[in-house]
Amino acid sequence: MPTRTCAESSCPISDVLSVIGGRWKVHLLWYVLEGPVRFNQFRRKMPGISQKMLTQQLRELVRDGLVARKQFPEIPPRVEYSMTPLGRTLEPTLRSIHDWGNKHWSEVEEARSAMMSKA
Amino acid sequence: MPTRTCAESSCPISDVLSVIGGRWKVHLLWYVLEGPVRFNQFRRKMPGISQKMLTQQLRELVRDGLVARKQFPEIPPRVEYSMTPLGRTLEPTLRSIHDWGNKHWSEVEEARSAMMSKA
DNA sequence: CTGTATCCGCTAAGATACTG
DNA sequence: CAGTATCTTAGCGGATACAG
Repeated sequence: MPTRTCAESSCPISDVLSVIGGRWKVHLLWYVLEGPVRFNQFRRKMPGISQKMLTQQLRELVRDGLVARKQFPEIPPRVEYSMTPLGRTLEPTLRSIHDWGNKHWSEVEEARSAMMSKA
Repeated sequence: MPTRTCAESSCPISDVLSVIGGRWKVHLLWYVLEGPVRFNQFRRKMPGISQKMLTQQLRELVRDGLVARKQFPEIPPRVEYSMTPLGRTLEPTLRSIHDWGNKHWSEVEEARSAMMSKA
């Protein structure tokens, strides 16, 4: 596999970022990896996200085929979000991101504070 | 390893996003993975990025210890950016992102156009 | 409970000009 | 060549109110 450079159009990296980029999607995907999640479960687990952003990001994940939305005809209404087969193919990537944070975050913090003391 | 949920503070995913998040950093890292890169080489390879963003993102990558900046005392000046050992630990993650795009992007496009025709 | 709709501040990001 | 400095702008994302 040639080590090519990603510039702009038709670049795999841009493609992936258009799907999992932004502040929330990786979190949402990571969470839904465990199993079906309801709307307000997301909100409880992620106090930082606004309702609007949650709706918006979920819809985009559904549109891109990573997450499935299932609505139950009940009162009160219930909606569950779950991983699609395509979404599951992202699991190793998500796990890689998560694990890198666990393993190497302290080194980043060291680097940062080292820079602070220099400047 | 427990499958925990990432909420907000001291979450590995947030940590990683704070380091490689944004529109450009993954591209920059992917490029510099091949070997030392000079400032204007980045610009040529990534026509979309502005000078300001390039400077800013590179500085953050340096600050976070992923990229090293080496300045040569020459005229005209030369500066090379390269991966640090810490940066290299990100290689599998970067590769995972890149490869997922290569393998699965067409499926995302299919999902998107399927949604378009429905709506 | 699961969303829509509207308003709005803030900051990420582009354009341009200038410097060592 | 490798950046700074300054100004401007688009849109991300939050707050709030309302709806099925």
